[in-house]
Amino acid sequence: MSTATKAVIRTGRKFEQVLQGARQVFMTDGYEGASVDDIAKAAGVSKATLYSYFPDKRLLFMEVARSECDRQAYETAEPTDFNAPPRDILRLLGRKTLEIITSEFSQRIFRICVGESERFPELGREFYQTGPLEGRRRLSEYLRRSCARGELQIEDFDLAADQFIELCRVDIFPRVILGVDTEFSQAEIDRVVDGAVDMFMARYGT
Amino acid sequence: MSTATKAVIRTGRKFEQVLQGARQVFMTDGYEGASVDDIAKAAGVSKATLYSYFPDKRLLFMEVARSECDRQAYETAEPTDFNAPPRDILRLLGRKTLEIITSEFSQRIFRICVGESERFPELGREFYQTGPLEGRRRLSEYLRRSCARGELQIEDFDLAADQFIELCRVDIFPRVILGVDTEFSQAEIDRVVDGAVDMFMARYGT
DNA sequence: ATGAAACTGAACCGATCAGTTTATAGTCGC
DNA sequence: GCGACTATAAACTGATCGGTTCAGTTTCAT
Repeated sequence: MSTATKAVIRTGRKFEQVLQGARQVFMTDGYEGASVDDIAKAAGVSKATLYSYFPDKRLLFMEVARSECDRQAYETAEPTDFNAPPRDILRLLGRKTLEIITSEFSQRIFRICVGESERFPELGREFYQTGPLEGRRRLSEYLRRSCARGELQIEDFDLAADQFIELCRVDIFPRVILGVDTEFSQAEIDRVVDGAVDMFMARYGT
Repeated sequence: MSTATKAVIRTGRKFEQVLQGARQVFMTDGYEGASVDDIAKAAGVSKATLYSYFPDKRLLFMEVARSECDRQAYETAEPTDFNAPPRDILRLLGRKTLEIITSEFSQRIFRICVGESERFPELGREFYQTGPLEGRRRLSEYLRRSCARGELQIEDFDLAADQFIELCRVDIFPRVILGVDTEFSQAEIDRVVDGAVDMFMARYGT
């Protein structure tokens, strides 16, 4: 998987070093903002070495961005006890969702994917699948089981899952992504999450 | 308001021309992507003239971006007959919301505000206020009146307004902003809007 | 120890870009 | 017609950046 890019990539001792430096610089400076010299410096590697591994800046960026998209899918996976009542589960998942949204890492990768989705169309797609779509898949799965248990009554599971996640981002997400605020009080979080749970249960509770 | 920036900006015959050219180029190419030469050409003006009006590229951009933020507030204002039943009103407002979100103009300005909110922190704030906050204010106002009429029962009007708007963006917004899709069938739109109205009424209906 | 492959550092190339300058020319009131 | 103002095209400056080249050094398997 990591060498999926048409065998462009040579082997060598410092390969991982280059990738690590690129990751760091790209994630903080974006594609245009990052200079290859900076990346080489951050990686502790000469520019010639860098260019012996990757044919150009574009491909280096894509390799980094794609691996970061994958990372978010794995990082956000977390085992949960699904035997509690739906209200409790949802409140938990809501808090977790907000944690992810407001995390430094998610903000950065989202910002980069939005910013570069015109220059790198596959990138937006990749992020959509490993992010929102994966989140929906997991929640949808839970909703299905909870419904089978008779705790909820849902017709369109994907819609319901998306709705809940969206409800958890109320006001917080725009503020984060537009740089208005970066941190939020527990009261703010509770207001949104509890509001989401109340609304969800009013609609789909039995 | 338009000359709020420390009186840096001169007046003159071609002032509006410059602004118009800058608007066009910045909105399609972003801040970094736009070259001053391109802007001067698009404005039909010499670079020297451009620089006689604006001291540098940054200020020119900020003037454009701020005026575009204001524009979105005015463009999205539209008189509506608020005497119909809430379900109908909400369905209408939901469709309108989706129209705005999927419009070329909103996408561009949102993308630019997100992308440049680190370089221009005031920009993110400005967009947040003329966009999400203004949308909330209007809907919240309606909800208040509708509640007074006994059609709805709401405790936190701002929260309820944000929730409804957020519900209307379900799945559509991420796909738009990540460049996964640009157009949506009426069926997709109806599914989301009707889902939002159903949920909202289940929670706040009397 | 040797030889090939990997790596270094620095110089270099061509291009782009923000911003300045200069020399020229149109346009106004008076 | 004259002087003050405004505009223009084009050349120029200084800096940055992506990418290349190359002479010399390090690493490492044999």
